[in-house]
Amino acid sequence: MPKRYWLMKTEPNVFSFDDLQKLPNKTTAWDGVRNYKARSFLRDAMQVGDEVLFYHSRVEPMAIVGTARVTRTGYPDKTQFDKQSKYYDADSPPDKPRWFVVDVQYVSTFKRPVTLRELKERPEVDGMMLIKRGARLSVQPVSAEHFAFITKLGGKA
DNA sequence: GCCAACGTTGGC
DNA sequence: GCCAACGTTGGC
Repeated sequence: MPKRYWLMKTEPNVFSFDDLQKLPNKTTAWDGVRNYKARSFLRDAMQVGDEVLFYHSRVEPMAIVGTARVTRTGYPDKTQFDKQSKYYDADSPPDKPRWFVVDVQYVSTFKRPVTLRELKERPEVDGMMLIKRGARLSVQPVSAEHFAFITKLGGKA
């Protein structure tokens, strides 16, 4: 299977790219996704080695700040069964979980963040899901071309 | 299965 | 903080 590329959104107030780097192995389970389209990507499509653009939303400036990679394919999101968690889902059957995670590991920080504002002015990324109005998916596919262009803009080492 | 009401996301 | 977009829910 050819490598795929993704973009994952996070609010840095909740979980930031810095937070990811501070974790053991710089790796986390990408939990809390509660959207069926995103769930299907996590469960069915993402493969070990796939590369991820890491995007900070709802912050000034909104920007892609670096890259990560998938290190474990989809498995059930344990927060859906944790009554203390804000992601608890009483309707998710334990024998047939509704929500999934993948593990994501830090790869590299861009020399400069690539802002949403800037991307909107770049014809090279026309059609990219992130820059469409109402592009709310927190896990979205990215074309190899867009991935290459954005990492180049960011000055990835 | 339709669709209005409602809730959430996330850019502005 | 506002509100457009859009996903989900639930009455019929």
